[in-house]
Amino acid sequence: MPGMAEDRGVDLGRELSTAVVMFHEAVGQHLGVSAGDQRALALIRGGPLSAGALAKEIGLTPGAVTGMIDRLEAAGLVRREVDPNDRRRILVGSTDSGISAHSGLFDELAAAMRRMATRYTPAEQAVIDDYVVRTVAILRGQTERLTERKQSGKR
Amino acid sequence: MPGMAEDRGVDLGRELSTAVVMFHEAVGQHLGVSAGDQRALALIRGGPLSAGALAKEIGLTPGAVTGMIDRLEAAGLVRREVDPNDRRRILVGSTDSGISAHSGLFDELAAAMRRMATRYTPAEQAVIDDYVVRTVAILRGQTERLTERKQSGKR
DNA sequence: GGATATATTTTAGTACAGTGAATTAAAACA
DNA sequence: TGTTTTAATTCACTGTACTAAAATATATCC
Repeated sequence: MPGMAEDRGVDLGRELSTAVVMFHEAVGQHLGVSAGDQRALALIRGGPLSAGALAKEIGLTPGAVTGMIDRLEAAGLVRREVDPNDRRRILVGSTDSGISAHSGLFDELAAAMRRMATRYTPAEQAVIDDYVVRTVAILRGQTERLTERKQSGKR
Repeated sequence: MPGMAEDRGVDLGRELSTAVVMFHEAVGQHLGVSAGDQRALALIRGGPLSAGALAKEIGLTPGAVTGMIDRLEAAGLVRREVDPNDRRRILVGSTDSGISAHSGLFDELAAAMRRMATRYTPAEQAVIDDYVVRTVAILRGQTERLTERKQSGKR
């Protein structure tokens, strides 16, 4: 039943999704980084990763990951370091300049988001936070569902 | 000042952004449609568009758009129709099966979102809706900012 | 310590989406 | 009606990211 009142949240969600994706693409173009590479960057942001771990995480062959790291390194966004515990491994981590280049683009957005947050009472902000946290959880679950379905379909 | 309490909204926003993008990518892979083509699909969803309008909107050459429509058409997601008013033009519109294929993937997500919405009182839902609407507006504005900056940088 | 296994890189080849220019068809204009 | 403009497609080419497999370097295991 499209158009029902309770679907307003869904439609809003779709709009939000589109807006997020378009912003993301704009950031990528601005940094000169492809959409695929950005996924890697997001992972690396969470902490240094070995090339192999990265390959596994994003579903590419080791050779492809080498090229990807090359690109990101050339752009000054990440840095290779030899793993002291296992010198075959490299650890890929964010560079300071990479973080700030990225953050720089987000600064205005972050400022606008903070400004907006002041519109709400603490209680309202708590509701919003709760909503966002739950939405993230749902999205992650649904992403996993799709990914798994696809993988099982492939084999 | 990273880590401050008022940045919680920003960090949550980043997580939400990543989750949305990853979900979007999963949907694209599932439909066998590249990320770029999905932008076109989103535009077409809003109503039939001529090939030229599509080219202008997504910043590709007419030749590239022809190929893109070919791909989407081969996937059964869109349909070409000759514009009755100007027979040089074609209008690209969503197919029923394209809509349902797409919606199908979103159905579970939509259901989960609706289920989550029931957790909130009407007043809380109003706050959330307001938040989402404002966030979308901010994202669109920031996207435009980045896009313009990039274009001016290019010339 | 030497054989085997593992991590990354390198290399050669492939696939594909993009550009720019030529082509075809229809509309607009004078 | 004939010329010019506009819309989409086709064509030849290019750039780039990918895979698979070989090469290199280090770790692990008897």
